[in-house]
Amino acid sequence: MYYIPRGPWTKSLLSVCRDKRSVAQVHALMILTGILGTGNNNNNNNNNLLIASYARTGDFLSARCMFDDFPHRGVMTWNALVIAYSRKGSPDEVIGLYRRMILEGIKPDSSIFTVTLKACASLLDLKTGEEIRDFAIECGYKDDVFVCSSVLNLYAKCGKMDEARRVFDGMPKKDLVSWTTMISGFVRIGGSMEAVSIYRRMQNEGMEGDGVVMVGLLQSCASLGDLKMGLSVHGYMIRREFTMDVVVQTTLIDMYVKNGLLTVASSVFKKMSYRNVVSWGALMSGFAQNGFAGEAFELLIQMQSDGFKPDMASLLSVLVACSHIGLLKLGKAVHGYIARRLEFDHVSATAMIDMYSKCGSLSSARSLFDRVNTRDMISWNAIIASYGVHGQGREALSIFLQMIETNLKPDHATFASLLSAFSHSGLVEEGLHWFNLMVTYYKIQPHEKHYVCVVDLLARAGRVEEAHELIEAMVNEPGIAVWVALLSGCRNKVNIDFGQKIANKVLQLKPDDPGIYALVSNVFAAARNWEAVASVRKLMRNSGRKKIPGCSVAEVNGRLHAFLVEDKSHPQHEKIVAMLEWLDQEMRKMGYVPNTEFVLHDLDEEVKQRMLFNHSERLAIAFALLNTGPGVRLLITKNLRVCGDCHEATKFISKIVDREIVVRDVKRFHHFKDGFCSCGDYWIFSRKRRWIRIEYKEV
DNA sequence: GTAGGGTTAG
Repeated sequence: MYYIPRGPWTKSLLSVCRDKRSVAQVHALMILTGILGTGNNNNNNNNNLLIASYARTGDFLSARCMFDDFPHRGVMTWNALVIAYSRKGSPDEVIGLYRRMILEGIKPDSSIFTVTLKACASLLDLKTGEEIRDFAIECGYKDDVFVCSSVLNLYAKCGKMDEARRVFDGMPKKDLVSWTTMISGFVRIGGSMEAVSIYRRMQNEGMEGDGVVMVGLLQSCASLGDLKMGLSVHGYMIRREFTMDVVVQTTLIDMYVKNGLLTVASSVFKKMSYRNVVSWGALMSGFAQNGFAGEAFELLIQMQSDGFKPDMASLLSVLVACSHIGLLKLGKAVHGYIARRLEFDHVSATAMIDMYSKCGSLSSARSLFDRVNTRDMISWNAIIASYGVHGQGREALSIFLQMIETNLKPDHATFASLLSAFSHSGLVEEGLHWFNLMVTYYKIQPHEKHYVCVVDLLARAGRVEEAHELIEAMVNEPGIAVWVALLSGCRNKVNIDFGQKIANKVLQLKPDDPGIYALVSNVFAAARNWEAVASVRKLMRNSGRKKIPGCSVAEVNGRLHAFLVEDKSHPQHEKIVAMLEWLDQEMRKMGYVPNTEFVLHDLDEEVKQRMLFNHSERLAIAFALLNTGPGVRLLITKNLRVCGDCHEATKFISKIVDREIVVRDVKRFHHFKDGFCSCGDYWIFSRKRRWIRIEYKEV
């Protein structure tokens, strides 16, 4: 005996079914009560409901079976299935069903067109999309807001914003979604200015933005680096008591991150009542990108104790952080985790190539690169840059040539890496040759960074006049970086007067960077112009900027040990000093003479020598020697450029202790072995990098 | 219609 309910019970019952089993139970009940399958209008609707319910609960097999067996398929039946496939994210199925539907002579309605156009957009299939758009117009949906918005979205996703604008301007009626589609579309192709101007138009027409619009605006502020506008958008939302959902808040965090306000980003993050992996990831990438590796690692730990599993994006930020401080052990662990638990793609491979290279393991970087099948330009750029910082300019060039063979077109970043590789290896002719081709053949307008490389290359080869001529020939006003490159080239060459002239030029441009003051001061010191040295020091004090203290980190057994200049805080300090004294004696026997030219101050010779002795890289090397077995390769990372005297000393040390010593300074690697350095003594002056802010601590 | 991720000079 069954109790047969009266009234339209199927709809309400099916709508509460959350899984396919309960749908099947209701289905059974419908068969038993005999309300299914006779073909009148009401039953049609029941069938549609069932198909939709099966599809909604993920039972596409049953939905499809019912659909195929159902003799009276109407637009509603097609709708049920097509919308379900669209929700599932199967654009191919959506388009396939659309085509079948046309073949069976059914006229699609507005929602079918909308959903199918969306499918084309997600496949970036412009051709099919336009064909569907044409048919929609034929069916009389030319001015339908939903259809038009979908067409806008299709063009926006395909990056055709000119087309989108044409459609948009022709729309007789615009709703919030169409405005938003335009804003997001422009953001997507990097047209933040246009996005903002569309928003202004929207405001003028009396339309209020919602959360999605705010997201578009905040993204524009992020990519334009327009903090002022970002703050005003944030203020607007607060004034309007806007309910900020997790997406809006996360975008807000990203906006602050991209504008360098990590503290504000953190405080927005802390106030969030609901967070997800993306919000964690946004903040973590902020710290990683800005060189706050320790904070990024802390977030990784916190997010896990909050019950979130790090996903690909957050792990890539972790890799960036590892690259920054040279933490190979964690980088390897992340590599393993990604390989085991997540999909290994060319994006993560690129991050790992960069990580291995920056952690001193060029060979691992290369073998990873060789194993990646789908390489895009960024992967190539990463490996070229790797060879560059390791001082292997010829290998960088040979990889670059291979890249060209694959018909990938090098971009400005490729050339930045390539030219820098030449400059680290002193390949002057190659540098000039490719710089030339970059402009004439590849039609890439040289940026300042490219000039910096070439100027640096010429200046360090002693061709200062040519470098100077190149600067004079620049179309845009040369920035301070170019002059600094010229100046650092003059630093260890003979041209003292010229150097001082450039030093004064640099001072005129009011550097805001203590490293540059140090360089300028060095140039005057080399000329024994102590008066100028004193005035530079005064300028530096007045600018309120302090010289960043040198800090070196040694990796020993996967732990990082950091040393500041003149650091006496390490528990093994006495042993370290004893080691340095022993090394000093051995070095002197071999002919080492301390070169106090690299000490800025006008002091007694003996004091200067003592100061060299306490440079952070020496402390780190001595510590690493004390705590590793014979033959183990040392890896030292330094926050500034390696000092010229330490560079000399390290060559001796590598010979005395018969070890390979790898030193990563702020911009490149030095591989010391058998008394030689891979950089061919092409060491360079560089500027700050944000660094782990520590006294002494194990990371 | 909406959020975080890989390369780039000194």
